[in-house]
Amino acid sequence: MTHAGRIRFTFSKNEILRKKKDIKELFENGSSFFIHPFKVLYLPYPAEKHHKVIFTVSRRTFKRAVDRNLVKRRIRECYRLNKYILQDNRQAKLSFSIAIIYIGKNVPDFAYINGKIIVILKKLSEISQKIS
RNA sequence: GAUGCAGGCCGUCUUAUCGCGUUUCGAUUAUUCGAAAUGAGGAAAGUCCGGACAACGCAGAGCACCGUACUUCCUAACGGGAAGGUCCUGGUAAAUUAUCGGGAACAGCCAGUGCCACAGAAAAUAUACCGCCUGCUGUUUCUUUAUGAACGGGAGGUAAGGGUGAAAUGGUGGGGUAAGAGCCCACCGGUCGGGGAGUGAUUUCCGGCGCAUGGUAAACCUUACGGGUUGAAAGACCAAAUAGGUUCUGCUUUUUUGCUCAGGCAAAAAAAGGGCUGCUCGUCCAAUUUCCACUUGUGGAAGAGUAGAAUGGGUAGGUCGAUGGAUCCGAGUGGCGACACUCGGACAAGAUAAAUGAUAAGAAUCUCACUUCUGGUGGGAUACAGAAUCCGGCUUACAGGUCUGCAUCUUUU
Repeated sequence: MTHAGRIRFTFSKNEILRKKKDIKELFENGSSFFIHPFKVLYLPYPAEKHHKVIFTVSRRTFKRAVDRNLVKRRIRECYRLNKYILQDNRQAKLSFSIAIIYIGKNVPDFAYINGKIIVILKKLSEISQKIS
């Protein structure tokens, strides 16, 4: 790949969905689908620089903060490494608010999450194309 | 050397690639890029105590409520810690002492009230079931015909003995007695008074008192001491858009007709500006009121409507609070110690739907299996756990390593 078109695997603060109002809107009005062990909520809005993501792991399934953090960090890492799949479609003039909710019971390993996240992002990409 | 117990300390490391938070610097510019530095714990946990800090409240005293409870000390404070005392208890020596540990909700039940299951005669102003003893009396039998013996009845005296119970009215021994009893005596225990030691809990010595009056205060209660309430979602500040409030300025608040003595009433048209679609047209909504002056249709004031500007409160959001402190490290001095003081040095996370990570390779440690056994090969494991305003404690969790002390066993000298 050329230097200009080089994929950057960054993931900064601005790509996290962090405003309470936006999160509320996403959970009230967003569409959803399941890809085990994840539930995905998404809501399109006019294009901005980034998609906005939030990762959620239930406190009920993982009582200890260490486990919750570990799962969230692994999911975030997978998203960071694979988000180019979704960003290819940015000329569609749409961005998404996305919530990725882990509903499994055990702590999964990296490779397993990675595969699932790729599937999720491909599906979102398709949805994006359909809407535009 | 091994095992056990107690206490202290540590609690994986290295490299590569890709990332994240904060700070500084440099670009670019109005949000990005680059570089450098830095970035979880001994418990960050439980949120059980105590403080700092903040807001609110507050004349003083008492009651109520809550907490604490051997003593002295440490501390900002504590329900924490240190040292000491008393009682209970384990080991060792050994013989009721010494030493090394462990435990105690360790103030007060002759201030008052309550409660004490079952069993037992009796569980609290003591009591007589069995037993023991002494009179009286009935029967039987023997007999020396006085009386004695056995078996009953009833009266009295007995807390020695039995039995019950978690607990039975000081214990052991002796005297004493009809039988018994602190009735008397010795020792032990208790209690009261005094002297000595100690800051004190307490201890020790001497003397008096035979010393009826249980247990329970994680029962009410009494005594002493302490406690204002709410918590960082506290609290302080900045503040977009929209809709209100206030102030200033501009514009509009008009005309005609009819009825009426007048006050006024009715009708028609117009109307600043606004809505419906960005413009035009069209359509709809729209204050149109009151007072004063005179030259009697003009002027002025207030009110109403509307446009613009300024401004106050305040929402989303943001900043501070918020990381330099009862701080950490080292040395010295004082103290048995907890700890205090002095000097020198160091700044060491600051997130906010919440950074401190992921992947790969290797190393280290432990462990299991196999083996050709100074070792090698392969597999597995590397705990408990993630800052959230900050400190001091307590409690709980924890693979493995390491140090110190004590005990036991073994080996060598």
